[in-house]
Amino acid sequence: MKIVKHKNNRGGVRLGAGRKSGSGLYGEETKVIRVPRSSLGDIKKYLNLSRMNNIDGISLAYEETAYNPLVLFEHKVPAGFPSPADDHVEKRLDLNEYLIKKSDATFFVKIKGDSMIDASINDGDIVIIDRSMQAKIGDIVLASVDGNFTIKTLSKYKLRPRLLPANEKYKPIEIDENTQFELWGVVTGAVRKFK
Amino acid sequence: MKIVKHKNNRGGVRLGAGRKSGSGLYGEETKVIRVPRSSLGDIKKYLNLSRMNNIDGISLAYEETAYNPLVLFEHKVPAGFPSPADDHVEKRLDLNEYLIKKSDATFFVKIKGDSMIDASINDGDIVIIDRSMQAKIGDIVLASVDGNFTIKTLSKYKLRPRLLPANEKYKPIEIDENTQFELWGVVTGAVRKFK
DNA sequence: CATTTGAATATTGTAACATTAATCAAATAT
DNA sequence: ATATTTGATTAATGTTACAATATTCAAATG
Repeated sequence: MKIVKHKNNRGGVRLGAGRKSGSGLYGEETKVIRVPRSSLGDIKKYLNLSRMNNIDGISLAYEETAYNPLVLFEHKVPAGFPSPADDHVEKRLDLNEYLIKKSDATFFVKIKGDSMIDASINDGDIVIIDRSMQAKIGDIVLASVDGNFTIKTLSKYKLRPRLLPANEKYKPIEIDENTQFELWGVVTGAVRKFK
Repeated sequence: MKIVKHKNNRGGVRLGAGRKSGSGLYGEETKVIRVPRSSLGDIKKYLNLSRMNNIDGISLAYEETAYNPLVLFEHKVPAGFPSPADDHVEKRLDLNEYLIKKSDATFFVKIKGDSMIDASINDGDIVIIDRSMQAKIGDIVLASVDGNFTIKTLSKYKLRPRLLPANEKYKPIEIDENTQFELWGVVTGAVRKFK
């Protein structure tokens, strides 16, 4: 039997050492919840699947829209609806008109993943993008960075563009001369379908 | 000042006293698990639905409601930009068509406040409401309760309707025979404008 | 006989904890 | 000079602990 004596003179303070935030299974903050036992299997299956498919923020894109505005509502406030003059009850609304300014410069992208969840843009939502609009600091934009499409808030850092995720758990993307970077347009709105 | 002395001579051993096993929310054993933050909403919605199913025996197709993690797409965003020739790319999108089924039964309500913030419906959003649609358990509905309009998730408890807010800091609204209650329609979608 | 009261016990959300995993840079080995 | 080993450091993860709440019981009270 050999007794090895460790001198313990390696190591010491290592500034910046330690596991990096966001390096876990889900790449984001987690939370503890209590669930019924019978649902455990389903939930774990769900988590596995969504984890495997959570690759990038965007999965499906779409080109030019055929913009053909229709007048949809003449007067369809339900009978007996109190305070029809109330400003929170819309009587007429054309969604194309409301959400699209320049139809021939507008296209749509279906969102996948949670990177914009803090801006209330969720998985499955369709965002509306205006390609003609001049992007300003603070706008939510669609950009491609090194070949990947992403939707982020545009900001600036030392004269260079920088892309901020809405979800704080993701890190900002810095753009330098070695980064392929292209702005595709400004996100002007979002829609979501429940049923 | 009056000092009241309690004799504390009631109670004592009560054999068989105490809450009964299985009397909880789910009627079964529970377990604590850790889940990513972005999945919390889906999981809770799923649990609500299955719980309501237990109470009522109503069977819901999970695939169609909360338990729909796999609205997945076959590929990531292609290297160029999407071509209309791509089979998976929708070629036309009319927002009215996409979000509205029955135009003459549909109206809009602009949301004020944060009671639905967990469902990603925020202040200033416009929700789309179909009045002709039969509301099912789990649907988000517009209802009036004692004269006030509210948007909540419809559920059922002991054969009575119950309205669940998406935001946990609000309490469920129970409906009994003394409550004025009317269902105005089913919320089928929501839109939001950034610019 | 109905109501009040304190004891008893399950539920439930959250905090705390221990273990694991990832990361860094100095020390050591090749 | 370069690669590997090592201990320090810190986040992630699953589980347990805990405090607050809810429910139920039966004796005491009215």
